[in-house]
Amino acid sequence: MNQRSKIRDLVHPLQSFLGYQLRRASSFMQADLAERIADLGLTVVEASTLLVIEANPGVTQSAIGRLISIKRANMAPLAASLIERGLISAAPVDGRSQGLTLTEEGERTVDLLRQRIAKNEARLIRNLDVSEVERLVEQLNQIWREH
Amino acid sequence: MNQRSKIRDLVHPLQSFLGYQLRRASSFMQADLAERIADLGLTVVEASTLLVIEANPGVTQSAIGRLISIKRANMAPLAASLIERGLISAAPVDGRSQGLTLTEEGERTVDLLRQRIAKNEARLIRNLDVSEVERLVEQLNQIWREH
DNA sequence: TATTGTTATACTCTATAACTATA
DNA sequence: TATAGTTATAGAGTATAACAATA
Repeated sequence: MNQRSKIRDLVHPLQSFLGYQLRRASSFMQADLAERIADLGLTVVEASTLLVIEANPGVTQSAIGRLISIKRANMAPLAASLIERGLISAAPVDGRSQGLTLTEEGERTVDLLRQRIAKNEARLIRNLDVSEVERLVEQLNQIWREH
Repeated sequence: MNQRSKIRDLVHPLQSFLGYQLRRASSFMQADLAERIADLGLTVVEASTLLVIEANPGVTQSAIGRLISIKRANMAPLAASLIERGLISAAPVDGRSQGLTLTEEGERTVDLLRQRIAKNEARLIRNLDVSEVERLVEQLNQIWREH
């Protein structure tokens, strides 16, 4: 008896849970995207941060963290690493805050990044009816939006 | 200008990505469930493992890992911890495999666990139309099922 | 007083490599 | 040869606590 037949013989008690399906779908997406951007030297969280900075030039670390739920304590080394790699630059807005902006290299990286994300999204929805994707996004948003 | 108005002033470039919505919805669910079962001394992965063992008495570590995608190397300390806490017991099935089964205490814990998960699921879907939940589960399953 | 940025630290989950023992 | 179990180790992501400097 090989592995595959053993798996099929098992009962899978988690399949019907929405929480479990969310976890599996999310980690599948995360792994796929991580692989697609690995050659850019970026993690998923770093990539998300770059997109937020691009959309909001001059945004501070703290504001980014509030927008996409990254703790201040974790934003500090993340921003420092992006600065060190020349992808973003920091300009003082007052005595304690720094406005973050993409460098030219950062903008080039984001252009590549957007292409990789588009392929990631296409991969995710290739088994879904296109007309239902927008509703799916809205349903997922309703799950966590107000909290 | 306070924090909330600052957040509203920012552009959120990730909102329309299915991958991002999956990540946020999944991590919201995970955090909610983790909180609900913390008093049982269980993590989400430990809880998942207990449910698989309950549904498949005598299952081996490796088979559990294949079913819910946990690496053998990570199953070992996980199973050892559940045994040490008296929630499962191991009986040799051959010279190298051990069949895992819930102890009586493990069964009592799973009974409580099921109630907590039910509340977690109810929380997740409280903003959704009930008739659409089943389809949502199926759509999520389609995203990762074949890989 | 509240906020920004920072450092230190720890936990969860996941991943690979390497090893022993058994099928 | 392949599989089961184990150990060591590392990388992501996330969490809290505490601190200095500034608003």
